[in-house]
Amino acid sequence: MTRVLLAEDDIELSESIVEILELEGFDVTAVNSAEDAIEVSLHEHFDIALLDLLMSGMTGVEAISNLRHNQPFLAVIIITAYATVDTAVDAMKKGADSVMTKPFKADELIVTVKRSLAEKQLLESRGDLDADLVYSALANPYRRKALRVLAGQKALKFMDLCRLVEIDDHTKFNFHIRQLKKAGLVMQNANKLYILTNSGRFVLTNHNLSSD
Amino acid sequence: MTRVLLAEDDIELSESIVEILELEGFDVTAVNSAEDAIEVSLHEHFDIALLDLLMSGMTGVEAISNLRHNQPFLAVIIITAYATVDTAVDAMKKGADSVMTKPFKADELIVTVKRSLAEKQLLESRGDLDADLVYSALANPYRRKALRVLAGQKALKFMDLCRLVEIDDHTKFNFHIRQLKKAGLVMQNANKLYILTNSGRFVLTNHNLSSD
DNA sequence: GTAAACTGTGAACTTTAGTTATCAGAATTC
DNA sequence: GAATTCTGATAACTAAAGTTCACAGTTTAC
Repeated sequence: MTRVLLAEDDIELSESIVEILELEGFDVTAVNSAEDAIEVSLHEHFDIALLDLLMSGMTGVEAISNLRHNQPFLAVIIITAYATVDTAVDAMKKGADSVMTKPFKADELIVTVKRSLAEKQLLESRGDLDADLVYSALANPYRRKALRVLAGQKALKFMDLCRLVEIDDHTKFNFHIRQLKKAGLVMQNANKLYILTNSGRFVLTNHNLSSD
Repeated sequence: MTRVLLAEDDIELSESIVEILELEGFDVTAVNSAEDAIEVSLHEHFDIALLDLLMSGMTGVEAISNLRHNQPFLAVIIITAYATVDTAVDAMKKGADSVMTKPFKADELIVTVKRSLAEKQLLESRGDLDADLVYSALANPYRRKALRVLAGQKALKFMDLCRLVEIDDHTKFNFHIRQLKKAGLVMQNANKLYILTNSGRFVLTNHNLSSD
């Protein structure tokens, strides 16, 4: 069951959020300060946290890094009545996944929570990807370069890709592209041209490959 | 010199921004569409891009991933007259580093640009990380687990960490932790306890290590 | 103070990654 | 249709990663 941590010092709003989310099948733990949220997160696992921005004591945004300390994959939504573009930008910079303005409708809340979870899910569930293979595939500069080249073009012939990666020995390059295929980052289309897989594209954009 | 790419289709505003930034010593290239910005970024290097959200054709936000494609460390600021919390959140999710609402004063612009550059600098200074070493360090499940464990706790003794990673042979574990140290992801504090380096924490949160 | 557990080092070994060379069928070119 | 380039398999080799073992100084427990 998906576990939600709610930190909100407005009792009425808190109760109403709990009700909405429990009806949707979430398991909600409600506290009324950022400090309590951090305390609870030391002992229990949560999938997502809803934090009010302004509470007595620490703000929701200040709590984010503490919470992530214990639970790196925690999704975080900041709730606030006084949201401006600046506060929203600041919250996102500090690690929030989304910002909601009070008051909101039940639907909005549910959609936002589910979307944030889905986005985390996407990251967390490498799906068909084997992390060992992916990282060891990325551990070689030729292969990172090949991925970057493929991301730029759409589809390339073996020899063209080889030349763009600047490997003179094509059989050596053949070895590396096979590693990439084995890791599921690269495949060949119907015409035998090399293209990135969806996983490959995902890894590339997500890992922010440095350009060596 | 710091190079700025400006994409803004309001000629007057564009000229005024160019003037403000050039007075501050920036080297500004102005275009009037997202498409042109992408085109220019293929051939020239920029440190930061200021993109209007709404232009004829592609939006500024849509252009972000294309721009980053060529220049992974590009800082991006989105400019818009119609910013709501939702559009700001969306822009940040899609990779913007900041969002500014029109109209803005010269001071605001300069502060925002300089701050965004400073924050990127911080990331880019992770240039002390050797990508080969980092990826090959991450290519082993024991080592990923050690990183995750260290992210959860603050500091651990050798044997405690070893047990948490569930390696029975401590000399084997010793080998792996040395790999992590060599990659700059882990270090020992004054009391010889093992902790994540800043780079290690950065890699961990940024790569969103799958939980095997 | 002594036994036990902790925190390593270094060498020998096994396994995997990466390179190079040779060859061969398929597709293109002329 | 002959020559040439493209694409790839295979084997033999070298380099690097990972494991295991033997040992030793340090700290902690009793």
